[in-house]
Amino acid sequence: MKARDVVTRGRRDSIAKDVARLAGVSVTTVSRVFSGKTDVIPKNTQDRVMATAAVLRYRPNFLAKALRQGKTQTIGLIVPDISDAYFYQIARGVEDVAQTAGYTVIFANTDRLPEKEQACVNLFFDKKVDGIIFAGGGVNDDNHLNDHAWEGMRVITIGPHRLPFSAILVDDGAVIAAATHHLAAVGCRRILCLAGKPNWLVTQRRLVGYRQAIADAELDDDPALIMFGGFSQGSGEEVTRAAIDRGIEFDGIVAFNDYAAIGAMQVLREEKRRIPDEVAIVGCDDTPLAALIHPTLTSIRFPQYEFGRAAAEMVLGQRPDNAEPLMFSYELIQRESTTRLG
Amino acid sequence: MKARDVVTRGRRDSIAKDVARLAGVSVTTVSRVFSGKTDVIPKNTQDRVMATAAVLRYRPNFLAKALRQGKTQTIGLIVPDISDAYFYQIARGVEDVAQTAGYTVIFANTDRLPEKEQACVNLFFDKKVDGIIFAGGGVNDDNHLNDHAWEGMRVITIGPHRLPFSAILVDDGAVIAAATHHLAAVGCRRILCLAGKPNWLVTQRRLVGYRQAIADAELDDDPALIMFGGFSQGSGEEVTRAAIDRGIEFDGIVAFNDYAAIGAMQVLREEKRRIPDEVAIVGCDDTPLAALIHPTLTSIRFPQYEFGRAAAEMVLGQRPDNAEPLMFSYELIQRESTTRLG
DNA sequence: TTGTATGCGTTATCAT
DNA sequence: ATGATAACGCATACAA
Repeated sequence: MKARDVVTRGRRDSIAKDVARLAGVSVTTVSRVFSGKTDVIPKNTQDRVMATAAVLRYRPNFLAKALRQGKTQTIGLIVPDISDAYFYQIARGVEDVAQTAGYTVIFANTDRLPEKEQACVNLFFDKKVDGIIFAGGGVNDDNHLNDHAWEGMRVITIGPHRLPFSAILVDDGAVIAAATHHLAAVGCRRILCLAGKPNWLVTQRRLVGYRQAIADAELDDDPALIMFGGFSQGSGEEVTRAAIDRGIEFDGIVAFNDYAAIGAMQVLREEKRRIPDEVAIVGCDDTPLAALIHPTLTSIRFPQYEFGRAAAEMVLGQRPDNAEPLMFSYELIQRESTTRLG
Repeated sequence: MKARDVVTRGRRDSIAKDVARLAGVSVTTVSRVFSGKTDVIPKNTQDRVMATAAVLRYRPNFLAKALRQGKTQTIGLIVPDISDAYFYQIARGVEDVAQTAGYTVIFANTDRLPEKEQACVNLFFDKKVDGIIFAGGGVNDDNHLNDHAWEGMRVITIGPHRLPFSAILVDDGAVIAAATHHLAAVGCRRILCLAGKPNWLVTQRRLVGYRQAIADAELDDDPALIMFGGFSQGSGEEVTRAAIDRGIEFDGIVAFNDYAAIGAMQVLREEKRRIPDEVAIVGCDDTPLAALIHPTLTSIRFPQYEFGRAAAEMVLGQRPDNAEPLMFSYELIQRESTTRLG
């Protein structure tokens, strides 16, 4: 059988009391040594405690400590989908900071479903996390979150939300305005907009930028050019196909996310429409895919990893979390999908 | 008196005692109702308790319960890097199962560094996780893990390890043998092998398959064709570049990971060597990139998401974890990088 | 400088 | 069918 089945005899972990007895001190002293309240304890007492603790392989019980202190050294991370490049980079940033600080990260996927969001928040509260990082923009109807009793919980949102918490943001309107202007600059007049779902806040904010740019650049302002959908490749395909089927004409595409852009590229390829000459296209997030797909995809880059780091630092109190949002910048990375030769 | 009984201005969470008093029962009864030990409790008592609990917004304290029962409803997930497609798919599988069961997943990135691996394991033990899922193969010198006192901890490994625990595996030798034979079938004679680091167990197992296939297919058996490196795109580039600089000739590449394969493709492009006509190439993991890069990359597909689900189910006891490893199958997905026309 | 006693909120044991 | 009470392992106020 397996090694762990063999030693069934009751070898429980040793506890502070054991160390105390063997070292000839009280549990209080052990506690003090392990809590770093070492300023009042003589060096040799410390050493004796640590030595016997090592012998007994003593490790303080986090649960007991947490129950007593009301702090779990745990950060809760809520993402729509850890498989999405935008979010796994955030996750990596959060965990790097947490690990360095001796904290632990619990994460959960919501698929942007209100039921799951609510369930995750409840679970994280029940588990007494020290802070929650809510990644991914919110939705219009966010009563499932607004009804929650948030007091006492430190929350950081990444992306637009209507919750009264510290936020990490980019200027979503400006982002899409920049992308749209870029398409205009390479000669596009009718720009198909692959937006997210209509009730997503990020969709609403970005649409403002799209419309603004359309007006500024005096491009065709046709409501039919705005297509609502999800942030998956499949959704991008579906929506692009629908636009074509409806006979909507377009010579450029701005997608609010790279996966949707890639779906669109797939359909254009099937339809034998040349990129970028017949249709130029720009995505968002600058996922690793953007630089590898053919043709390579122009995209807006955000520092997702830094979002994650910053959020974790705010939770840990290593960085001030002010009332005003922490704004990050963006960068348009031009690639083949918008580079028209001659 | 105890701040507990006084309603200090701060709205603390309500606890079992509050519910008990208001419902006119004892905490024991409240506990029983919330623990589902409802068979001895009359329906109307149950209802009364649940009703007052709802009024007080009572939620049982996980920490106290965990301290008492020694179970945290938490799964620890250890991955080399959550940003790697192989691992974020596993992570998604683990979390889906966990979330459904009301469990929580804590994760940590190790970058395959022994120090980090050890630190994570220690931290997870300290946090009293109910089980650890160790994803990503182990290394030769794994004393940092073998020295650990594992008794009482349920551990599932995904990928080759030398730890005495339930394992989820594919036949690594067969995988690479299949890839190598595929290259042979399209006409390759000198196959460059982009292996991982020499001390990785997965590297060793897969090299057996490579050598076997080389022998079986009577291909050039040149030790110089075996290049050791990491599983990143950068490493793939570096190693391929080195092979070319050393004047090593090859007409095929088998990479033990897609990222390395993509790095190789990058270098081949710079060197103007046509894929697949001059060099055919096959990767491993069938990451989303494989189907999108140009030319599309032949790769071996594993059911990573199912690895994650299965591992979580084993930890939760929903699936038997036998002494013998749980073997999963693989599938070679042929794409342009090995499809020679004519 | 060190120790004693109590509480954190729950579950389990033993009564009734 | 229900309750009183003792753990779970630690941190802290208060003593000494």
